[in-house]
Amino acid sequence: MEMKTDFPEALTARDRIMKTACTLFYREGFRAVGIDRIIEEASVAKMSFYRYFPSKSDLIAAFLRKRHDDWMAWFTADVEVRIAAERSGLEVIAETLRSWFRQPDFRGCAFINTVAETSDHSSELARIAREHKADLEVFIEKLAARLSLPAPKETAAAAMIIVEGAIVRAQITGNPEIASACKPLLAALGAGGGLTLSSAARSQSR
Amino acid sequence: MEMKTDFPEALTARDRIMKTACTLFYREGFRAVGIDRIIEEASVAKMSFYRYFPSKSDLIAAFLRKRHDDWMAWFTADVEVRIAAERSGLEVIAETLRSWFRQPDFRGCAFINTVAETSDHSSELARIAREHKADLEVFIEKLAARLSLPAPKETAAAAMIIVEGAIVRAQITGNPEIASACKPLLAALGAGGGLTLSSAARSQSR
DNA sequence: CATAAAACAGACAGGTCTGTCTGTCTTGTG
DNA sequence: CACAAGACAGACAGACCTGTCTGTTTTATG
Repeated sequence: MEMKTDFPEALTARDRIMKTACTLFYREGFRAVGIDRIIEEASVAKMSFYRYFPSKSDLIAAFLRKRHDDWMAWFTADVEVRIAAERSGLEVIAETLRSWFRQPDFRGCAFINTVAETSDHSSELARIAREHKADLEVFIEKLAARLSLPAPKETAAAAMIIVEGAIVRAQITGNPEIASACKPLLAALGAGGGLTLSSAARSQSR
Repeated sequence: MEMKTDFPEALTARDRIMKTACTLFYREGFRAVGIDRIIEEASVAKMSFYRYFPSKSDLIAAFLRKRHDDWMAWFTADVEVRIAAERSGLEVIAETLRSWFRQPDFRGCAFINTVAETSDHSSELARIAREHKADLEVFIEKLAARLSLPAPKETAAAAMIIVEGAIVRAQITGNPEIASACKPLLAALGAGGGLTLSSAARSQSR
């Protein structure tokens, strides 16, 4: 059972390790994947591995950082394209999510999954995951501001709940079309219907 | 470092195993907790363990089933009490969630975490997790119907996104007060603001 | 071509994992 | 009391885990 992946010979040992780690860690979770397996599938010597990554934790952290860079680049670009094309509101995020959910290897958010696998809230991995989510929230907040939505900060906080929820629902049910159900929720955030915390507080104090 | 928990001697070996497993599996995830540790902390002989649970997977499944029973009983009862007292809408769920998030040992939803730790979508554990979520959705749907909300099914589907999102946000940020941000979202589901898929489709076809 | 860095191959140590097995002790019941 | 079932204690096997170490081969560069 030869499982070795064939890489273009141009890829360095380090790159093969990263590529293999990204695939396996995302697909099976970092606890389920051992160093030996990454070394095997990346066709790399053990000492080459430990030259670049002093410990498994370092590789996991590197995986998460790369995943953050790649995913954010893809996500923001896809949203921007749709905003420019459709000239609509935050609900374009639902379409971007849908195309993510439809990818055959989709298995939820790597950062949510990492937190689920990590009990220590103060660990490096948990910190990276929190920063990823904070960055995503900032992106949505700036987007909301650019769309002239009221209370961008509160709107982004509400959007984060909807986005995380859609991701988890898609992962658990295995149905990418859950994106359809989250679209009206995101659309309503910009409709001034009083969906954010601040507007709710305002109407409550009346 | 004596970590053994003292149990009332009345508890049987099986009950001590279950109690220990529930605590450790929820707190650290089932992959991080070994059989030896459960046996140690439950003060049980290894053969007593394997008498009741032929394999670790059987214990994990038993844990999830018990967690489902306990959590659903608590959740539905808490929601019902608030509904009766406040005579309000689906947003009472936010208050129930808040009191869950505030528990010091809160570490997200055991079923979401289990799915995150499981790569095989067809495994027994994944099945139990899906059933748990399906049961929760049915409860919300019936609640929506009882509250005379339009399109209870679509409303429940939307509420599930918000609930899952709030859970994940609370887990990652560590801030229980995220419940405040999800409250107006849940409230809006009953306000006829066109937040469900069916109503959105209706307004789109106009 | 020569030299040095990088990569490969694989043995090895020490620990942990699940699951099996043997033997002793306790407890409940006729 | 006698006997059987349940529980405890702990050794053990075999697999897998991370990380170290020793060599040999390839590759890049002066």
